[in-house]
Amino acid sequence: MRSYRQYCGLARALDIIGDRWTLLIVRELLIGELRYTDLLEGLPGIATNLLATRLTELESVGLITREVVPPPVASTVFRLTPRGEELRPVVFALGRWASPLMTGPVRGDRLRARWMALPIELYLRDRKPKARPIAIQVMAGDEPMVIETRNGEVRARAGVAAKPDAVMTGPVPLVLKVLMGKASVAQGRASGMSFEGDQKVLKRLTSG
Amino acid sequence: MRSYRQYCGLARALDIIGDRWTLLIVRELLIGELRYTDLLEGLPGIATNLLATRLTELESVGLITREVVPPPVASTVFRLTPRGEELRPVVFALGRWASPLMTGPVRGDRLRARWMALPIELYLRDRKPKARPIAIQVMAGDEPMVIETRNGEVRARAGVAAKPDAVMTGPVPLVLKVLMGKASVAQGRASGMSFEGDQKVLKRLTSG
DNA sequence: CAGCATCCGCTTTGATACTG
DNA sequence: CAGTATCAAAGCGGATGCTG
Repeated sequence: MRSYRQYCGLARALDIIGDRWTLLIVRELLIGELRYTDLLEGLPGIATNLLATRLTELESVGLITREVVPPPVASTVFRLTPRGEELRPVVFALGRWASPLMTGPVRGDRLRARWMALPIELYLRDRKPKARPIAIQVMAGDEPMVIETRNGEVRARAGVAAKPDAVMTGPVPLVLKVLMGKASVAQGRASGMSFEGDQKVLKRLTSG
Repeated sequence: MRSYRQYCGLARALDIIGDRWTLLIVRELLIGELRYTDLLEGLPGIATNLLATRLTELESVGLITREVVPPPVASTVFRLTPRGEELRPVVFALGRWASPLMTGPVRGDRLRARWMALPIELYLRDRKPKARPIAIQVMAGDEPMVIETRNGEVRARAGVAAKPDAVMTGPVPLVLKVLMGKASVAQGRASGMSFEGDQKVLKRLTSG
């Protein structure tokens, strides 16, 4: 955590979250609270000692908290503090800037279903915020995800919905393409995606 | 420029602009085009070989251009490409996040007048966009700066204005405090700032 | 002088093995 | 599960040298 020692907001920010892996840890925790091993799983490539170091640093600057759940669960849960949550616009700005580059995975790219959460919240909007809440179950990649609307907001989280209005199944990049409106459901189906349920719920989140 | 190899927008962005010093170089060029030695001056602490490396990398990924001005000027000018300019929201998001930390320089902090440009454009707004354009000359730190309005936008740049509506003189952090509305002109004066000219032009940019 | 390139010591990161 | 420990490799900072 070497400082630039510049009286400049950007430099100050980078002093805190500019180190390698730091913002990716924040990304994981923006999607939801996690345990140490979940973080390791969601950050393929990170060395375990480096994750431990980063978590200690992030805790010491007040961006995350570490809660030790007592037995019988016996586990540690990492969460963002409110100050850490305030990094959401930063992560979104970076994600939006990178979106032209997201044309498809290149050879060697790792992939996690949970990484769809941020683009979903960034690009989908509930066009009928007053209508009843909806849920779309996404079965793609290593982990089931749910897209839900709640008082006008679109949220994505890991897990399953009790009675989803639709279920999408297929490879992560393809499902993401359809969600982002870069491909229609019909095109998705032609490429190996399955969509069961009411297509209107998807339309409600995507179309202008 | 080691890649995270993750199919995720944030990771892709950090692959490109996540290296040390890279975003600070972008900051300098967001304020205005610069020569190599100007960049060195505006990035205290960077090693000259590292600057050269970063400039080559930034050019190769299409974020900056290098224009060699022929003799008798004989100089190289670095500029952001449109794609590089698109990083402005990213830099602003980071700056906004860091603003609670900008309470004052700490011991050892370097300071450049030009670094005021981004907070000025981030926090000031022209409340009377239809009125005649105004200019405030800021004499602080190592370099004169001008705050100008142009069709409703507030822009800050290095240089001098022909006939400024006001001239502010004093230490950079103090001038910045007054510009950000964290201190009044009267309080600024009491601390060693001078303000000559029409105080209404400042009011037009700051007050709600 | 502007714009680098080289060298060298130090710090950070990565890979893997190991532990309570 | 949640980390340490160890060591090699890469990156960075500072000084200095080169070239048109």
